[in-house]
Amino acid sequence: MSELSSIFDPKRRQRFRRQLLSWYNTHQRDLPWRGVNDPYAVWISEIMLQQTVVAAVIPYFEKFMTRFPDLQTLANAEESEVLQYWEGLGYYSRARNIHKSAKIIVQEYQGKFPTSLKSLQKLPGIGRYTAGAICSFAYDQSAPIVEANTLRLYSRLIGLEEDPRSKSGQNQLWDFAELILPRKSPGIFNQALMDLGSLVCTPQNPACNQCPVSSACEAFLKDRQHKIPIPKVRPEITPLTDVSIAVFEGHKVMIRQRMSGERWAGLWDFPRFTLENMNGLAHPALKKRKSNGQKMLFAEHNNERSGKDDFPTGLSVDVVPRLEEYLREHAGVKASLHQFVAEIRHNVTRYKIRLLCFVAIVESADASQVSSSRLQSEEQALYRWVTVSELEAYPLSVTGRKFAKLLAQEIPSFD
DNA sequence: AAGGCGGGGGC
DNA sequence: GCCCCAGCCTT
Repeated sequence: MSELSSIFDPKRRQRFRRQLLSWYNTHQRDLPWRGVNDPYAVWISEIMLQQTVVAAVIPYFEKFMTRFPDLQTLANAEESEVLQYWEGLGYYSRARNIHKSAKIIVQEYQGKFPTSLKSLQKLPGIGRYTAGAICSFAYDQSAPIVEANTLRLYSRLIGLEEDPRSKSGQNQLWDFAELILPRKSPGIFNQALMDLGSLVCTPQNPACNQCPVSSACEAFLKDRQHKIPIPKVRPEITPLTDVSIAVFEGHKVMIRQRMSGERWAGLWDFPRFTLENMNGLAHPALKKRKSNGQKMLFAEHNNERSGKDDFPTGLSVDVVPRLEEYLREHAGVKASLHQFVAEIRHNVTRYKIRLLCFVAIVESADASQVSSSRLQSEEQALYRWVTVSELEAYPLSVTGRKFAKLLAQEIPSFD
């Protein structure tokens, strides 16, 4: 690293700060949580922004702050309603954690928002970055930050060739974040760093020609900006086929609340399972997908094809008894598969999922009263029977919501 | 150190 | 399609 012009040199550091703030004066983003020093509002925005792009957060932030304008309102709300306002944003533990934290602050901090890095990090969902963001943005404390934008920016500034996510890389980045931070207005300075990272020092094709601090950038000086930071290793994607079944008894449909430890914990869903997890079922059941993706009634299908052919999805009809058995064992309900509704494709973490949605009908009026002794593990879950229109008041995953909308719009006879 | 956790923006 | 996103928590 060149000595005299190094970003670590105190004089060069001063110049860097001036250049950055000058750029920020004319280029800063206009965001709903900018210029806000209410720690509550800063907190909510920061939690929503975790692993989530700004454009996706804005409408959620506006609606959330209208419904839960302050700590008390949030603490007094039901978790389920908080989750409703989070529906579609993903990473739902964030919503459960802010609700938990709001209650903790009210009960253990007398409703006064914590003001130190240390106390903030004790709250669930607040780590080193978020604590630093709240302290610097809301309280103008001189707390360093490292997140996606600044990780990339700092890595390039110091020419970090090793993995910035490793322990060693993290140490260097946090040290640099602290070193670069000025005494004066650290909050604005941190936001300026993030905007530079977001608008100029982008992941692909960084705009080094428009960068106010390129002369201080080790990566730029070595023409390494396209190689730094080294990209995350992408996990292998596993294809899966899930089945989701809306079980109707009259005009009511069965839903269950997903349990902690499960994906979408706290949200509600129709009984849903992964074919690959059902003993030896997936392989023979899944055949090559047919070209005709039209949905059709199972009954009609059965009649036309003598009950021996696949669903339009490539799912063998042979699987139907197993699905019904599964429903009986895991959801405690005796129902018969009635109709194929739709195939929904979606990706979640490292899975690429085809979700096959069916309607089933409870066989007799008292058939849903299956003794709980028959139920296996998952059946400690909370189940409810609701009308399709009542589903609007329950937080669902995005796929659950899509299925619910199909039930409401395309099968009005079930409501 | 590694894996889980969601959904979509933007190209 | 693909890469990535104002991270945190558990194992």
